Amino acid sequence: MNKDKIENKIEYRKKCPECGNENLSKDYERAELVCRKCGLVIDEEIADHGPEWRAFNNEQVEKRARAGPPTKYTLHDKGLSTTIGWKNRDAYGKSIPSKQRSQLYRLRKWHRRTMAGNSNQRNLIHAFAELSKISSQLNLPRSIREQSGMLYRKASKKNLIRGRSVEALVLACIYAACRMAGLPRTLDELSDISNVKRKDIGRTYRFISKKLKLKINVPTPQTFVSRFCNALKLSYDVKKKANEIIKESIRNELTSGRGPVGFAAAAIYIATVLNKEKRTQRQIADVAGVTEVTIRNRYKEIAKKLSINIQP
DNA sequence: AAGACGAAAGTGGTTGA
DNA sequence: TCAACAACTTTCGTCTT
Repeated sequence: MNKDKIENKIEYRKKCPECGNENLSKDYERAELVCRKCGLVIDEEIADHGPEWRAFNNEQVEKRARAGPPTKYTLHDKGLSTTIGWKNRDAYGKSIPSKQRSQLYRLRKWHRRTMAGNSNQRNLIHAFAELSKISSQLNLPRSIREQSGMLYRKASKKNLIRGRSVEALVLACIYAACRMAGLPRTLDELSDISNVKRKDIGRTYRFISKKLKLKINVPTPQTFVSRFCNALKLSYDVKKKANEIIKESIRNELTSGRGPVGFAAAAIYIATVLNKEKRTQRQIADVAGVTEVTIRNRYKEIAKKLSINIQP
Protein backbone atom coordinates (compact mmCIF):
# COMPACT_ATOMS: atom_id res chain seq x y z
CA MET A 1 0.00 0.00 0.00
CA ASN A 2 2.58 2.52 1.18
CA LYS A 3 5.06 1.25 -1.30
CA ASP A 4 2.79 2.21 -4.17
CA LYS A 5 2.55 5.76 -2.94
CA ILE A 6 6.29 6.09 -2.65
CA GLU A 7 6.86 4.72 -6.12
CA ASN A 8 4.38 7.15 -7.54
CA LYS A 9 6.17 10.05 -5.96
CA ILE A 10 9.50 9.01 -7.32
CA GLU A 11 8.06 8.70 -10.77
CA TYR A 12 6.54 12.13 -10.48
CA ARG A 13 9.87 13.68 -9.57
CA LYS A 14 11.73 12.22 -12.51
CA LYS A 15 13.98 14.38 -14.62
CA CYS A 16 14.91 13.96 -18.21
CA PRO A 17 18.38 12.35 -18.26
CA GLU A 18 19.10 13.96 -21.58
CA CYS A 19 18.51 17.63 -20.88
CA GLY A 20 17.61 17.77 -17.20
CA ASN A 21 14.20 19.12 -17.98
CA GLU A 22 11.58 18.46 -15.30
CA ASN A 23 8.65 19.20 -17.52
CA LEU A 24 7.63 15.68 -18.43
CA SER A 25 4.35 14.67 -19.91
CA LYS A 26 2.66 11.39 -19.29
CA ASP A 27 1.10 9.90 -22.34
CA TYR A 28 -1.16 7.19 -21.02
CA GLU A 29 -2.52 6.34 -24.43
CA ARG A 30 0.89 5.27 -25.57
CA ALA A 31 2.04 4.30 -22.11
CA GLU A 32 5.01 6.58 -22.26
CA LEU A 33 6.65 9.20 -20.12
CA VAL A 34 7.97 11.81 -22.49
CA CYS A 35 10.24 14.82 -22.04
CA ARG A 36 8.50 17.87 -23.43
CA LYS A 37 11.75 19.58 -24.29
CA CYS A 38 13.66 17.00 -26.25
CA GLY A 39 11.07 14.31 -26.87
CA LEU A 40 13.03 11.57 -25.18
CA VAL A 41 10.94 8.64 -24.09
CA ILE A 42 11.95 8.12 -20.49
CA ASP A 43 9.70 5.31 -19.45
CA GLU A 44 7.80 3.22 -21.90
CA GLU A 45 5.54 1.36 -19.54
CA ILE A 46 4.11 3.83 -17.10
CA ALA A 47 0.53 2.71 -17.51
CA ASP A 48 1.20 -0.91 -16.98
CA HIS A 49 2.84 -1.92 -13.75
CA GLY A 50 0.06 -4.35 -13.06
CA PRO A 51 0.57 -8.03 -12.45
CA GLU A 52 0.78 -10.52 -15.22
CA TRP A 53 -2.69 -11.93 -15.59
CA ARG A 54 -1.88 -15.30 -16.92
CA ALA A 55 -3.94 -18.30 -16.15
CA PHE A 56 -3.53 -21.75 -17.53
CA ASN A 57 -6.24 -23.59 -15.71
CA ASN A 58 -9.37 -22.88 -13.82
CA GLU A 59 -7.76 -23.04 -10.40
CA GLN A 60 -5.24 -20.37 -11.26
CA VAL A 61 -7.91 -18.15 -12.67
CA GLU A 62 -9.93 -18.42 -9.52
CA LYS A 63 -6.95 -17.81 -7.29
CA ARG A 64 -5.98 -14.69 -9.10
CA ALA A 65 -9.40 -13.40 -9.90
CA ARG A 66 -10.59 -12.91 -6.32
CA ALA A 67 -13.05 -10.10 -6.07
CA GLY A 68 -11.21 -6.98 -7.10
CA PRO A 69 -12.97 -4.62 -9.44
CA PRO A 70 -12.73 -3.47 -12.17
CA THR A 71 -13.79 -6.49 -14.14
CA LYS A 72 -11.29 -7.79 -16.59
CA TYR A 73 -12.22 -8.81 -20.06
CA THR A 74 -8.91 -10.56 -20.29
CA LEU A 75 -9.92 -13.15 -17.75
CA HIS A 76 -12.11 -15.88 -19.00
CA ASP A 77 -14.77 -15.22 -16.37
CA LYS A 78 -14.13 -11.47 -16.20
CA GLY A 79 -12.76 -12.09 -12.70
CA LEU A 80 -16.21 -12.66 -11.31
CA SER A 81 -16.11 -16.33 -10.47
CA THR A 82 -17.71 -17.76 -7.38
CA THR A 83 -16.45 -20.90 -5.76
CA ILE A 84 -18.24 -23.42 -3.66
CA GLY A 85 -15.87 -24.34 -0.88
CA TRP A 86 -14.57 -27.89 -0.66
CA LYS A 87 -15.14 -28.26 3.07
CA ASN A 88 -18.24 -30.06 4.18
CA ARG A 89 -19.10 -27.38 6.66
CA ASP A 90 -21.60 -24.63 6.71
CA ALA A 91 -20.96 -20.97 7.31
CA TYR A 92 -20.66 -21.51 11.06
CA GLY A 93 -18.12 -24.26 10.72
CA LYS A 94 -20.53 -27.03 11.66
CA SER A 95 -20.35 -30.14 9.59
CA ILE A 96 -23.16 -30.65 7.17
CA PRO A 97 -25.40 -33.65 7.73
CA SER A 98 -24.96 -36.47 5.27
CA LYS A 99 -28.39 -35.96 3.84
CA GLN A 100 -27.52 -32.52 2.54
CA ARG A 101 -23.99 -33.55 1.79
CA SER A 102 -24.85 -35.54 -1.29
CA GLN A 103 -26.81 -32.57 -2.49
CA LEU A 104 -23.72 -30.44 -2.01
CA TYR A 105 -21.59 -32.83 -4.01
CA ARG A 106 -24.01 -32.66 -6.87
CA LEU A 107 -24.10 -28.90 -6.66
CA ARG A 108 -20.31 -28.70 -6.79
CA LYS A 109 -20.13 -31.03 -9.70
CA TRP A 110 -22.42 -28.94 -11.84
CA HIS A 111 -20.84 -25.75 -10.68
CA ARG A 112 -17.51 -27.02 -11.90
CA ARG A 113 -18.92 -28.17 -15.18
CA THR A 114 -20.64 -24.93 -15.98
CA MET A 115 -17.61 -22.88 -15.02
CA ALA A 116 -14.73 -24.21 -16.99
CA GLY A 117 -15.92 -27.55 -18.07
CA ASN A 118 -17.13 -26.50 -21.49
CA SER A 119 -14.84 -26.06 -24.40
CA ASN A 120 -15.75 -22.44 -24.79
CA GLN A 121 -14.31 -21.50 -21.42
CA ARG A 122 -11.21 -23.59 -21.96
CA ASN A 123 -10.73 -21.86 -25.26
CA LEU A 124 -10.93 -18.46 -23.61
CA ILE A 125 -8.34 -19.40 -21.03
CA HIS A 126 -6.01 -20.48 -23.77
CA ALA A 127 -6.71 -17.39 -25.83
CA PHE A 128 -6.18 -14.95 -22.98
CA ALA A 129 -2.89 -16.55 -22.06
CA GLU A 130 -1.88 -15.99 -25.65
CA LEU A 131 -3.20 -12.45 -25.63
CA SER A 132 -1.28 -11.61 -22.50
CA LYS A 133 1.92 -12.98 -23.97
CA ILE A 134 1.63 -11.09 -27.21
CA SER A 135 0.56 -7.78 -25.75
CA SER A 136 3.46 -7.90 -23.32
CA GLN A 137 5.82 -8.27 -26.21
CA LEU A 138 4.24 -5.29 -27.90
CA ASN A 139 4.13 -3.20 -24.70
CA LEU A 140 0.48 -2.50 -25.29
CA PRO A 141 -1.33 -0.30 -22.79
CA ARG A 142 -3.91 -2.03 -20.66
CA SER A 143 -6.83 -0.32 -22.37
CA ILE A 144 -5.93 -1.99 -25.64
CA ARG A 145 -5.45 -5.36 -23.97
CA GLU A 146 -8.89 -5.10 -22.44
CA GLN A 147 -10.38 -4.06 -25.74
CA SER A 148 -8.76 -7.01 -27.49
CA GLY A 149 -10.12 -9.31 -24.85
CA MET A 150 -13.57 -7.88 -25.29
CA LEU A 151 -13.44 -8.40 -29.01
CA TYR A 152 -12.33 -11.99 -28.56
CA ARG A 153 -15.15 -12.57 -26.13
CA LYS A 154 -17.63 -11.17 -28.62
CA ALA A 155 -16.23 -13.36 -31.36
CA SER A 156 -16.48 -16.35 -29.10
CA LYS A 157 -20.10 -15.55 -28.28
CA LYS A 158 -20.95 -15.46 -31.95
CA ASN A 159 -19.29 -18.80 -32.52
CA LEU A 160 -16.65 -17.37 -34.83
CA ILE A 161 -13.88 -19.30 -33.15
CA ARG A 162 -14.46 -22.89 -34.10
CA GLY A 163 -12.32 -24.07 -36.95
CA ARG A 164 -9.96 -21.12 -36.77
CA SER A 165 -6.56 -20.84 -35.18
CA VAL A 166 -6.71 -19.26 -31.73
CA GLU A 167 -3.48 -17.41 -32.29
CA ALA A 168 -4.66 -15.83 -35.52
CA LEU A 169 -7.89 -14.80 -33.85
CA VAL A 170 -6.08 -13.23 -30.93
CA LEU A 171 -3.75 -11.35 -33.26
CA ALA A 172 -6.69 -10.14 -35.30
CA CYS A 173 -8.39 -8.85 -32.15
CA ILE A 174 -5.23 -7.05 -31.09
CA TYR A 175 -4.84 -5.58 -34.53
CA ALA A 176 -8.44 -4.35 -34.46
CA ALA A 177 -8.15 -2.96 -30.92
CA CYS A 178 -4.98 -1.06 -31.81
CA ARG A 179 -6.63 0.51 -34.78
CA MET A 180 -9.72 1.39 -32.81
CA ALA A 181 -7.53 3.12 -30.25
CA GLY A 182 -5.83 5.11 -33.00
CA LEU A 183 -2.50 3.41 -32.37
CA PRO A 184 -2.31 0.97 -35.23
CA ARG A 185 0.38 -1.66 -35.50
CA THR A 186 1.22 -3.02 -38.88
CA LEU A 187 0.32 -6.55 -39.85
CA ASP A 188 4.03 -7.17 -40.34
CA GLU A 189 4.81 -6.25 -36.74
CA LEU A 190 2.22 -8.68 -35.47
CA SER A 191 3.33 -11.34 -37.86
CA ASP A 192 6.97 -10.97 -36.82
CA ILE A 193 6.37 -11.72 -33.15
CA SER A 194 4.12 -14.68 -33.78
CA ASN A 195 4.14 -17.58 -36.13
CA VAL A 196 1.09 -16.51 -38.04
CA LYS A 197 1.50 -15.15 -41.53
CA ARG A 198 0.56 -11.59 -42.28
CA LYS A 199 -1.97 -12.78 -44.79
CA ASP A 200 -3.73 -14.94 -42.23
CA ILE A 201 -3.91 -12.17 -39.65
CA GLY A 202 -5.33 -9.86 -42.28
CA ARG A 203 -7.88 -12.37 -43.42
CA THR A 204 -8.97 -13.16 -39.86
CA TYR A 205 -9.17 -9.49 -39.06
CA ARG A 206 -11.42 -8.83 -42.01
CA PHE A 207 -13.53 -11.78 -41.02
CA ILE A 208 -14.17 -10.66 -37.45
CA SER A 209 -14.56 -7.01 -38.34
CA LYS A 210 -17.28 -7.96 -40.78
CA LYS A 211 -19.03 -10.38 -38.45
CA LEU A 212 -18.83 -8.08 -35.44
CA LYS A 213 -19.72 -5.10 -37.60
CA LEU A 214 -16.76 -3.11 -36.36
CA LYS A 215 -16.46 0.37 -37.70
CA ILE A 216 -12.78 1.05 -38.03
CA ASN A 217 -11.34 3.93 -39.99
CA VAL A 218 -8.45 3.58 -42.35
CA PRO A 219 -5.36 4.65 -40.45
CA THR A 220 -3.91 8.02 -41.37
CA PRO A 221 -0.17 8.56 -41.62
CA GLN A 222 -0.27 10.70 -38.46
CA THR A 223 -1.16 7.72 -36.33
CA PHE A 224 2.26 6.24 -37.03
CA VAL A 225 4.37 9.36 -36.62
CA SER A 226 4.68 9.39 -32.86
CA ARG A 227 5.67 5.77 -32.55
CA PHE A 228 8.25 5.91 -35.33
CA CYS A 229 9.75 9.13 -34.01
CA ASN A 230 10.12 7.62 -30.57
CA ALA A 231 11.80 4.57 -32.00
CA LEU A 232 14.21 6.87 -33.83
CA LYS A 233 14.72 9.04 -30.72
CA LEU A 234 13.68 12.16 -32.55
CA SER A 235 12.69 15.40 -30.83
CA TYR A 236 9.20 16.67 -30.33
CA ASP A 237 9.80 19.35 -32.95
CA VAL A 238 10.41 16.77 -35.63
CA LYS A 239 7.21 15.02 -34.65
CA LYS A 240 5.34 18.25 -34.96
CA LYS A 241 6.95 19.09 -38.27
CA ALA A 242 6.18 15.68 -39.71
CA ASN A 243 2.56 16.02 -38.69
CA GLU A 244 2.36 19.41 -40.35
CA ILE A 245 3.77 18.00 -43.54
CA ILE A 246 1.22 15.22 -43.51
CA LYS A 247 -1.64 17.60 -42.84
CA GLU A 248 -0.56 19.75 -45.75
CA SER A 249 -0.18 16.70 -47.97
CA ILE A 250 -3.65 15.48 -47.16
CA ARG A 251 -5.01 18.87 -48.17
CA ASN A 252 -3.20 18.51 -51.48
CA GLU A 253 -4.54 15.01 -51.95
CA LEU A 254 -1.11 13.47 -52.03
CA THR A 255 -2.07 10.65 -49.72
CA SER A 256 -4.82 8.99 -51.69
CA GLY A 257 -3.96 5.48 -52.69
CA ARG A 258 -0.65 5.60 -50.86
CA GLY A 259 0.24 3.39 -47.96
CA PRO A 260 0.01 5.38 -44.75
CA VAL A 261 3.12 3.76 -43.28
CA GLY A 262 5.38 4.71 -46.16
CA PHE A 263 3.89 8.15 -46.19
CA ALA A 264 4.57 8.69 -42.50
CA ALA A 265 8.13 7.51 -43.03
CA ALA A 266 8.66 10.00 -45.85
CA ALA A 267 7.21 12.87 -43.83
CA ILE A 268 9.52 12.01 -40.95
CA TYR A 269 12.47 11.90 -43.31
CA ILE A 270 11.71 15.39 -44.60
CA ALA A 271 11.20 16.65 -41.07
CA THR A 272 14.55 15.29 -39.94
CA VAL A 273 16.34 16.98 -42.81
CA LEU A 274 14.59 20.29 -42.22
CA ASN A 275 15.31 20.21 -38.50
CA LYS A 276 18.88 19.04 -38.98
CA GLU A 277 18.37 15.89 -36.95
CA LYS A 278 19.43 13.72 -39.78
CA ARG A 279 18.57 10.05 -39.87
CA THR A 280 19.41 7.95 -42.88
CA GLN A 281 16.67 6.67 -45.13
CA ARG A 282 17.63 3.18 -44.08
CA GLN A 283 17.16 3.89 -40.38
CA ILE A 284 13.70 5.29 -40.97
CA ALA A 285 12.84 2.55 -43.42
CA ASP A 286 13.74 -0.07 -40.83
CA VAL A 287 11.54 1.20 -38.03
CA ALA A 288 8.67 1.83 -40.42
CA GLY A 289 8.97 -1.50 -42.17
CA VAL A 290 9.11 -0.09 -45.69
CA THR A 291 11.98 0.22 -48.11
CA GLU A 292 14.18 3.20 -48.80
CA VAL A 293 12.82 3.28 -52.30
CA THR A 294 9.32 3.89 -51.03
CA ILE A 295 10.51 6.69 -48.79
CA ARG A 296 12.33 8.23 -51.73
CA ASN A 297 9.36 8.04 -54.04
CA ARG A 298 7.02 9.50 -51.44
CA TYR A 299 9.27 12.27 -50.32
CA LYS A 300 10.02 13.35 -53.89
CA GLU A 301 6.30 13.68 -54.49
CA ILE A 302 5.75 15.65 -51.31
CA ALA A 303 8.72 17.94 -51.88
CA LYS A 304 7.62 18.66 -55.40
CA LYS A 305 4.00 19.38 -54.61
CA LEU A 306 4.62 21.40 -51.46
CA SER A 307 7.77 22.95 -52.95
CA ILE A 308 9.92 22.07 -49.99
CA ASN A 309 13.58 22.48 -50.78
CA ILE A 310 15.83 19.88 -49.31
CA GLN A 311 19.44 20.87 -49.27
CA PRO A 312 21.83 19.06 -46.98
C1' DA B 1 33.05 3.75 -47.39
C1' DA B 2 28.43 5.09 -46.66
C1' DG B 3 24.43 7.13 -48.15
C1' DA B 4 21.38 8.66 -51.71
C1' DC B 5 19.45 7.96 -56.16
C1' DG B 6 16.66 5.80 -59.78
C1' DA B 7 15.74 2.17 -63.32
C1' DA B 8 13.77 -2.19 -64.01
C1' DA B 9 11.88 -6.44 -62.89
C1' DG B 10 9.24 -9.02 -59.40
C1' DT B 11 5.56 -9.67 -55.73
C1' DG B 12 1.13 -9.60 -53.32
C1' DG B 13 -3.29 -7.55 -52.82
C1' DT B 14 -7.43 -5.24 -54.76
C1' DT B 15 -10.95 -4.63 -58.18
C1' DG B 16 -14.22 -5.35 -61.61
C1' DA B 17 -16.00 -8.23 -65.24
C1' DT C 1 -12.55 -17.02 -60.74
C1' DC C 2 -9.43 -14.60 -63.50
C1' DA C 3 -6.89 -10.87 -65.49
C1' DA C 4 -5.59 -6.08 -65.15
C1' DC C 5 -3.72 -2.83 -62.23
C1' DA C 6 -1.34 0.19 -58.88
C1' DA C 7 1.57 0.16 -54.86
C1' DC C 8 5.41 -1.56 -53.03
C1' DT C 9 9.76 -4.43 -52.86
C1' DT C 10 14.12 -6.25 -54.50
C1' DT C 11 18.13 -5.70 -56.81
C1' DC C 12 21.75 -3.36 -58.69
C1' DG C 13 24.67 0.06 -60.91
C1' DT C 14 25.87 4.96 -60.44
C1' DC C 15 26.67 9.29 -58.25
C1' DT C 16 27.82 12.26 -54.14
C1' DT C 17 29.83 13.40 -49.81
